[in-house]
Amino acid sequence: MLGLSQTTVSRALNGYPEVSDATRARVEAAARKHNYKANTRAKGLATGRAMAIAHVIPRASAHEMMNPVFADFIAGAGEIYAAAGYDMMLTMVQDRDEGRIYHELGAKRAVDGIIVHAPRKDDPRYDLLRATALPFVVHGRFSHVGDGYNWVDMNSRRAFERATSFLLDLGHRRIALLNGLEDMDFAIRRREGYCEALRRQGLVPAAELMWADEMTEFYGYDATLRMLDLRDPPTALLTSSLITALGVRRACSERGLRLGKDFSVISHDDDLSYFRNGAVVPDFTALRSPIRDHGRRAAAMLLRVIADPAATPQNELLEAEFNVGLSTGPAPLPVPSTFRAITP
Amino acid sequence: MLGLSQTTVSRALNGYPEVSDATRARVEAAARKHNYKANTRAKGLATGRAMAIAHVIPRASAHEMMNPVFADFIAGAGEIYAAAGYDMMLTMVQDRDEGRIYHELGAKRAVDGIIVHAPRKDDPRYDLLRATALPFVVHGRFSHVGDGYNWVDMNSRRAFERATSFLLDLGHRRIALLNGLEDMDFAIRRREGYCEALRRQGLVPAAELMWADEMTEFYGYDATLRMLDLRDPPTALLTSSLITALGVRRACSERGLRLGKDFSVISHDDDLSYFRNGAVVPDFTALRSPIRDHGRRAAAMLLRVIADPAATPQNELLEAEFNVGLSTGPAPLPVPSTFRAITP
DNA sequence: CCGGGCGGCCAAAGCGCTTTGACTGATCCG
DNA sequence: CGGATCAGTCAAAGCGCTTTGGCCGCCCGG
Repeated sequence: MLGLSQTTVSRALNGYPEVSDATRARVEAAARKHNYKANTRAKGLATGRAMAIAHVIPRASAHEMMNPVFADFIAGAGEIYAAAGYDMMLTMVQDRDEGRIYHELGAKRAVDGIIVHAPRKDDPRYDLLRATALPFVVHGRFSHVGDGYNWVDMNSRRAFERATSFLLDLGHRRIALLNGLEDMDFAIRRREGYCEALRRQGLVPAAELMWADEMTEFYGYDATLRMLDLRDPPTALLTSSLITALGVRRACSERGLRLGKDFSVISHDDDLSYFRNGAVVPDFTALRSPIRDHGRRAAAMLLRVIADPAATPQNELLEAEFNVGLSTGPAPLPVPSTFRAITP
Repeated sequence: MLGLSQTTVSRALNGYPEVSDATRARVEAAARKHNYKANTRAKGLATGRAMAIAHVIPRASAHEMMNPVFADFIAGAGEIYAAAGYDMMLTMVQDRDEGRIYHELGAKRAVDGIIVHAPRKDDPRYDLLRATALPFVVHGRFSHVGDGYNWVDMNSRRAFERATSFLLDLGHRRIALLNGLEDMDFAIRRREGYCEALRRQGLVPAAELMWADEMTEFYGYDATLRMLDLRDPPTALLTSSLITALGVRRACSERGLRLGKDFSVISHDDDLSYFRNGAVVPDFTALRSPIRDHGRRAAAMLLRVIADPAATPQNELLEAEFNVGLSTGPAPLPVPSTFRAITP
């Protein structure tokens, strides 16, 4: 149309210097006018770069709970991709198909890199990913291998240790943990932090106070009620999810316990966009680690790795904020056992 | 490697008949052995089909609330794509970029079709989508145009009309509605259903009982408390989201109102995988319309449209289930006004 | 015994781009 | 004034596939 060669048009549109400004302007105007955009597939074929990133999300029923977290993580990652001109490809995968999926992603060359979600204990994916030539970044860590790969993770251990110590300092001695499923790497680290803090105070973690399940509201409700029925119930509790904390609050309210007075709760808070923890003063004292920010960081890291594949593995360990809200307070004075015996 | 032409290998791998069984077996074996998969980009270039679907998700802050719903919808759609060999491309987009995005998707030819999320009142996207040549399916409906496009939606109007009638039949007369933001098409339909049921009973919808906001837990809590403070408070309430219903429950509990006895609640329930409504007997009486199933249906519809672009527009209107749970009961007897005046 | 039909395979064109290498005319410098 | 330099452009190759059209040899029927 413009009487120019393909070469010139290509150079003009891709910002190469060997095109005169006048020509470039003409080309750009024409492209805009006719809504021309280089065909992604052809471009990818020619350049060898797909300009797309794959997110592989395990869809085993046991991990459905991860969904709300994925949504925010992906929103964060999406921001980075959009700014860099990358597309995001999403693959939901059944556990048993995982091996095949990673192989295919590598072979089909439809993406330039992979973000790996929800690493589990003894996760087989590490080897699978190594086998593909594609760069990858893990959100979380593989517990069974070193740091020889790229990851972004929060310091779960430190966070839960800190929160537990906070409760200990308030005088609590019976502190419960409502953890997520412990085949997830992050859940294991959280428990370690919790146990560590207790041990440093000379306390032994009590089996009846340590729970692990999908982080639903009902789980928080149910587990709390059961523990309140123990002979020696907890006076405080840590939970791995704000949703679960809602269940805890419901259970307490049902038993007439005031949060922050009669019973203390610290929650982990992924800062999900649609599930905020109070406004100015948070309802819940919480460890906050914005999952959307994790998404941004992981995406940015992956793009860096793609740009420089020879770089040494990158690791980002993020510390959680600790925000004191209304759900924690000093341990209530011990109730005389004679009195306690009377309560149902 | 096998001494065969590209042609033969291609035909063998793609199941064409003009290849002998023996040759095909050899080719397939070699492909497996060397982890060969046709390069997506090259294949796409040659065939003109991208084998990918785009999901465009608006990311305006006002609609963050949609996130949890998207996650499940996408999980459902992903199942269909995986089975059909399609990839899923996700684009988060700021409202103001929407026009550009649809143009680009059309021009770049990186996808074969689009799923459109969260249609709003007077949504400009209808025209934008028409302008691209790509087939699309809307999850929900554009309120301002006819049915001349493909959509999958639940019958929001009918569902809320039915739920409202159910409460009316139980003797409730002051019934509140905690709706979602009313620039969303579905929210408008829900309110219409609610109003319609009231009117059929000769009741006039009361402004102070009709709320619209992002469907958070706090919204449910806060709105309920405010309404309970009214001179003539509601005895029942409809809410557009299970998360909001949790807030309603908290408010009731705080005021000593028992759900299903002193106060009735019906929720809409998207049947989100990580946010279940009770187990055997639902905690909340609810309209259920599984969002994951919507995803499956929309994806399947889009693949049908892609296969037969000339087909007339398809519409799927899904009726919600109505499950009676523990949160509804007969309207409480009116309290003598002398007594009511005493309560704060 | 011969011609037509057919199963099985191949060469080559083409998909829409990027990139290499070369060419041309203008500019600059000694 | 002539050769070197350089900015601006182009033709053509190549990316890894699919698909068209054609070829070859075998088998079958007349």
